Amino acid sequence: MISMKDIADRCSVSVATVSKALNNHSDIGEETKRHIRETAEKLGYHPNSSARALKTKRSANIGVLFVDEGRSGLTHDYFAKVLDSFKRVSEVSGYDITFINATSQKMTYLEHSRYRGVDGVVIACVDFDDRDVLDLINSELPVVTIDHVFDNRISVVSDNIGGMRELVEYVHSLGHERIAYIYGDDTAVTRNRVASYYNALKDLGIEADDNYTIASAYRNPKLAAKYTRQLLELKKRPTCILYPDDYSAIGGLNAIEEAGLTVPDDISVVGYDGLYVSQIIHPRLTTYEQNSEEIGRIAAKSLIRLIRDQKSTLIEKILVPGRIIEGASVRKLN
Amino acid sequence: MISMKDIADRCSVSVATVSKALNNHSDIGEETKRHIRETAEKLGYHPNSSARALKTKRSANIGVLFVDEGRSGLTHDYFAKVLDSFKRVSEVSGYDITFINATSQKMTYLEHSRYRGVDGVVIACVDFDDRDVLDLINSELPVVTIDHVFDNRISVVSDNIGGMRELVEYVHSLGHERIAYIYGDDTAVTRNRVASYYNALKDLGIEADDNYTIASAYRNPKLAAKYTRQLLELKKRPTCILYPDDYSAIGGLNAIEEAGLTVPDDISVVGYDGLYVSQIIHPRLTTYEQNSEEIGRIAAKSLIRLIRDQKSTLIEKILVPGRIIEGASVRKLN
DNA sequence: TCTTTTTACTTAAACGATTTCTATAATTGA
DNA sequence: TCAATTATAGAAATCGTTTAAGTAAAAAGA
Repeated sequence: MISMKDIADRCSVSVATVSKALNNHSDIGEETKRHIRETAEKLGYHPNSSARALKTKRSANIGVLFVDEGRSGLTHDYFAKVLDSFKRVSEVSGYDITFINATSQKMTYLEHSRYRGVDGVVIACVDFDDRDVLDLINSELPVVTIDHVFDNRISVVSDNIGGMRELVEYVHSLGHERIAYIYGDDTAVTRNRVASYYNALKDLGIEADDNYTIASAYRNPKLAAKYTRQLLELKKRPTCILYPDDYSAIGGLNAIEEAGLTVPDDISVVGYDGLYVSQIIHPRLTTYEQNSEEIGRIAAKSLIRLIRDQKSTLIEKILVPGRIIEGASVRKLN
Repeated sequence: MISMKDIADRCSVSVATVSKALNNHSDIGEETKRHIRETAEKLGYHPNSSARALKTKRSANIGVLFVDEGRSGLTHDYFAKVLDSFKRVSEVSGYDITFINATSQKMTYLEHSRYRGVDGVVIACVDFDDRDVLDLINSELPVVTIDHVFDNRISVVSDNIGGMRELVEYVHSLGHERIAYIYGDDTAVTRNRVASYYNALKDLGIEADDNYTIASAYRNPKLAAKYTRQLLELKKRPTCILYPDDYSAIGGLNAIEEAGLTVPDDISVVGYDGLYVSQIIHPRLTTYEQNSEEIGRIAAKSLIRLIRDQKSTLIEKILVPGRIIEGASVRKLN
């Protein structure tokens, strides 16, 4: 490996001069800088990130902490999209990402973050009550949280409240009044969505039917199918069912078809997430697409800003709206 | 941050002793070791990975290089599963992972790898002819490749040849003889599958029909639908169509249904990959599930073995078989 | 011309660990 | 009892980089 020492020797200057030349300090002559840079280029020099990090306390590395209900990790569609976007933006700014996990060497999240010397951490997590997560959030590290708001941190959240309201208002505008909602695991996200569902109904002057709201789980088509059958058996069957996510909606679709009914003619179905697959199945799902790309992008930009300028805004809540994808799974009632 | 210096002071010993005690060297007394370890524990000491890496040239970090046809990155289902598995196994062994990209600071893959001082690299890539990829493969770094074989490296490959043959033989065993194959982008993986398709047909005594093989793309349901329609228009229509992946198969399903035909009654459909979604749609897709979990696991184990014991096997090809998932999209012909 | 300022570098310490070599004390052997 | 061995620990160098402080020469000011 080529080090600054090699360049220094070759250029007959000191290592310090090489360092300053490459970092464009003002106390090095232009001619010297040029020569050093050219030599560095010619020798194929690249800095050693460990040495630099050791000295400067900056690693150009961002920690990513993600734990979801099902420990699905990278295979979680929504998170994968958010992370992919986060990663792209970070990379352009010269940051690499490191996954923070509690597995390795029995370190807590915070310990792992310090061990790797990450410059900041982005947290997308189901369990924000976890002691270790809280320790990280209350640490001195720059932190941005996704889909959860802390009063001392920057957070980027998908507009679940607005999204749910939009969906309810949308199906209502198509004539639906008996709108059921099968919702996901008990998390902050879910609570927001459920509350928004009730509020939207109320504002539309629709009385909520207790039989119409059912606690299910995320990404569990089997369970969703089961509760769908339960809804279908009601004397006063809903005309439209909202699901916690697209997978669950697919489970619902299947249950409905198996019951000999047709979507959307007999009953309407609405997903959530706007996954790629929701738009290639038949019928195309009407769903609420979370802007995962934007969420990742903003989270990265915010975190990097925070890292580079520690004086910048420390507390902020950025709401990222999504949009309804009008598929073919909701029928207009006359 | 607590450093060895702090522990040394607290225990009235030298830093060298602390280092040796924590690393369990034999020239430190048991009592001293115990005391130092307890103090380290009490102070919440954890090593600084940069300092350690700088000195030892080992970072406990593994580089991951992945580039697919569509630059889908982390949102690529198959890769996400492989990587997730790879990551879990690595973490248990104390390794973190770092994505190698060419974006950051105009470094090549190899330069980026050295910059971060990764101990080894796993490569899953579509374009193994890329100059930069080859530089990395021919470097001094421990490398394991996924789904591509190099004669100087360890590779873990999904058994595309076996998989394709199994599928052909399977549908043939159900009575199909007119088996079409819409295949993906031109890559080594694709070439293997196509060759295996032809070989299997030949071995079964079936003459290949040129109209039955069509070059399409991966994860492109629209294109798959288009070619499906093309197949449906043939005078001698195939009874079964194999697709490059599950998404494409879904595109095929739609095209077939739109043509007023039913799967599997009128025509059978076979996917590839065994994605989660393929098993929740209707009809459940008959598909070949690649053992992505195992591939990631083996790749991680092999790479870590290689890193820890540079003398261990340097060249090896590990074939990972998958399995047919019998869905409901293939009909038994009588 | 002599002092002051500026320019352009160099020296040396530091970051936090590891490791080789050295030193001392305790133990063993004869 | 004295030399040789063993056990335990410390000193110091080192990894590659950054940076505060120092220095010499050149330029500017008077």
